[in-house]
Amino acid sequence: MPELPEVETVRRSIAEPIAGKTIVDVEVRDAYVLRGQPVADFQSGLVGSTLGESCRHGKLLYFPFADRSLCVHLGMTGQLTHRIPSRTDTPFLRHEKTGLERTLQHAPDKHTHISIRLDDESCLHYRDIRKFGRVFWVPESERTGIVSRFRLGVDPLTEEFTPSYLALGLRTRRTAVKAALLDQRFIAGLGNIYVDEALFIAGIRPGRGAYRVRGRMIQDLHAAILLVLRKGIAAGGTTLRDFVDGQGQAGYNQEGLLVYGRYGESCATCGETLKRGTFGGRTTTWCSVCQK
DNA sequence: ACCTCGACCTGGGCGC
DNA sequence: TGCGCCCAGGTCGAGG
Repeated sequence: MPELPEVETVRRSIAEPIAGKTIVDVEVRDAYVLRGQPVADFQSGLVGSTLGESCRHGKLLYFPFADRSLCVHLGMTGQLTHRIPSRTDTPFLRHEKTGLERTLQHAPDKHTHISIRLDDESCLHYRDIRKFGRVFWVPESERTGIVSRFRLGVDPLTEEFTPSYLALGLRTRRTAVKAALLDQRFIAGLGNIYVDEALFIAGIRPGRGAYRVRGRMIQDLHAAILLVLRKGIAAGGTTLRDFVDGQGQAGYNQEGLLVYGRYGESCATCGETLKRGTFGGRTTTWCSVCQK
């Protein structure tokens, strides 16, 4: 779930409430999400630090301090929410028709692995059902340091993401264009949903060799990537099951998806039945008529 | 160096 | 109602 638009949605929803707050306590219920980092180091490294800017590069959310950064990667089911004690807790509720979970803030449960208490009594909770996500601090405090530590490619919402950058990266790859776009060292932030959507809008088959995407297709793909990401952010992210923003709200971008998850349904453009296959190890949906 | 595949973890949905 | 099986948005390391 959490691809660039979802992570950006989380960032925006918590940035203001936590800015200027100082961490007074860090509770780690399940050290698995720290991936080997000693719990005591994690706690002592954070307590006393004051949160400033909330940053994002690709799918990575990070909070820089003077000489280090708190990093959060949501994996598949991670949720970072800001809980205010004076507000009433509600359980996770499933919408009857859409099946989507939402909550207006909830107390920590068995999936809430880390709680970071701030000096205004509010709390940042990291909750992650499948535990593919990670939370930890690193010694870098600037974007360049973070980007090189995690070997992240350009963030597509920065000016570094140009048609020529896209062209150069695709030209040198022998894999399917779908797999190339999922490579975070090339472009940081795209995942299975937004890649399928962008390739559909650009009219390019996911199985096409990356090096065979050229000329006009580059311009179309570049524009399509920006379009789907911006649309996703404007819709508050795509909630297929677990995604909520920092305030517990589900997104609604799933309502506007053109191909992802619509295998067997008809193409919105031409009516052809959408196909399904595997590229880059991921389930992929496309229209064999509209995508060449 | 590049690429593919399985592993990591839990829960939901479906068929029997 | 219950069990087994398959599937899921992301990454990482092993091995070809």
